[in-house]
Amino acid sequence: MDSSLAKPAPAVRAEPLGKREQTKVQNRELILDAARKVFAELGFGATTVRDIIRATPLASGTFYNYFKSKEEVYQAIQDDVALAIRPRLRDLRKTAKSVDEFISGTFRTFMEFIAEDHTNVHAMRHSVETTRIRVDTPEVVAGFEELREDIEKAIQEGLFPPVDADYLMASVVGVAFEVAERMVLREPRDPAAAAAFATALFMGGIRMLPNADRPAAQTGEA
Amino acid sequence: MDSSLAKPAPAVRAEPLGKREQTKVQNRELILDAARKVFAELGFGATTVRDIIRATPLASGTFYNYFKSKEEVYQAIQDDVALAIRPRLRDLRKTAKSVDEFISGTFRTFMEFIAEDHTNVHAMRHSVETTRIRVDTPEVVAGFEELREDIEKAIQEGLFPPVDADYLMASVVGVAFEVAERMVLREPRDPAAAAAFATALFMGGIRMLPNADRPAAQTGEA
DNA sequence: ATAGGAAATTGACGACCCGTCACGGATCGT
DNA sequence: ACGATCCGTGACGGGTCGTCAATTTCCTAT
Repeated sequence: MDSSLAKPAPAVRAEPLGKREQTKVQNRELILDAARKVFAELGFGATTVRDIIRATPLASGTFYNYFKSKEEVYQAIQDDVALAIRPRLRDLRKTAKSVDEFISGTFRTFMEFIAEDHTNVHAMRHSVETTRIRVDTPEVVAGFEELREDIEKAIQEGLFPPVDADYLMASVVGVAFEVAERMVLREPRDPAAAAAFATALFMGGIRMLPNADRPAAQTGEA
Repeated sequence: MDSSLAKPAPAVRAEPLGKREQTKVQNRELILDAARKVFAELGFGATTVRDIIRATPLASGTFYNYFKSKEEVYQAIQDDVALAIRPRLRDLRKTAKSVDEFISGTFRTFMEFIAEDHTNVHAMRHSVETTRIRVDTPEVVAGFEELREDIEKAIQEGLFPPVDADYLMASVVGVAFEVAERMVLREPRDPAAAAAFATALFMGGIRMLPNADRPAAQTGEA
């Protein structure tokens, strides 16, 4: 239950930056931090640009020096997430020696990341809103295509059978997001179990799925 | 209330509605039609309530006699879709005699519906917007839970192994939506192939997936 | 060290959207 | 035919949007 604010720590190396560049970076982070907070509080739909700048010491006009709209802010936040998880996934799949390693590694990495970093995901899925949102930024889309390329490469190497890589990628993405969403609602949160489920499904279909020990994991909503 | 007599009762489809109720229904449909058009044109995010009423002969105040917000209009539209597809899915699964029938029927019905009725789905996913939206109305959620209940029932009847019904439902939903989205982008549109892919995945995992004959399925020409 | 210039911040502004509500015309029951 | 009721209407106060001229802050060349 770490409720501590995740301070992104903008690479505090030496600071040969001029004051200009410095406050530029600082203001951008100021806006992003405020946006993360407000999005989580009000949900994306109800949030206005004014709400965000009101949560900073800046003036309204300054916002537009950094972003064109609240959509762009949201994209920047999502890009940060994508940039954080993509290297992990890529490295993992690069060293995969079998289909099982490839698939299970992908799901496990993804589920663990979501389980830890639920702050960013929380903004994505706000309980107040019935309308869910998913932003496919260039960075996120690149992550998807990276997956498809890795699948195609695996096919060429004979690791995978020659399946429809596009549909398979879509299936992985769909299961990953949808199952992850249910996972974070359960108590205790168990990314390993969620990953195991998804992996079994892809490795052997329904028949290979692990049995559900518990009678009902979580039916009614609290 | 029956009109004792002397009520002309126009033979048109047994509509003994008063003028009041009649225009009420008419106005509602007027707004919904306009909304479908505008959503498809501008995307959900960019659409305003004013845009919708401007596309009708009504005044702005009238809108709020029928809906509270554009979100509510969108929900009504989605509910119509859910109400159209749910009976199909339910009937199908009720008569399923095996896991294969259950799963393949679900995917085939869903894919065919999406392939036909892409107008409503088109509003859901507008190319102009990078931010995708999915509204889980009570009606849509009910459809999901219906699926979960059917899975649980199938488990009790010994049709399915005792898997985690919640995660399995989530997986079906995730694959269905994500693959369907790719399907409508391909030319020619082939719901049967998409359903076959998804079914094979669930029945036997990756190893059972049909081989991809074509190297690149999409973007032939045009 | 300082002056001139570039860059960034500020907040006010016109345009627009939101949801409400008093008004008045259309429709209902009798 | 006649009140009572319903409901469409459009203007209104409050708020947001994106812009921009004025001003402050920082940089650089002398």
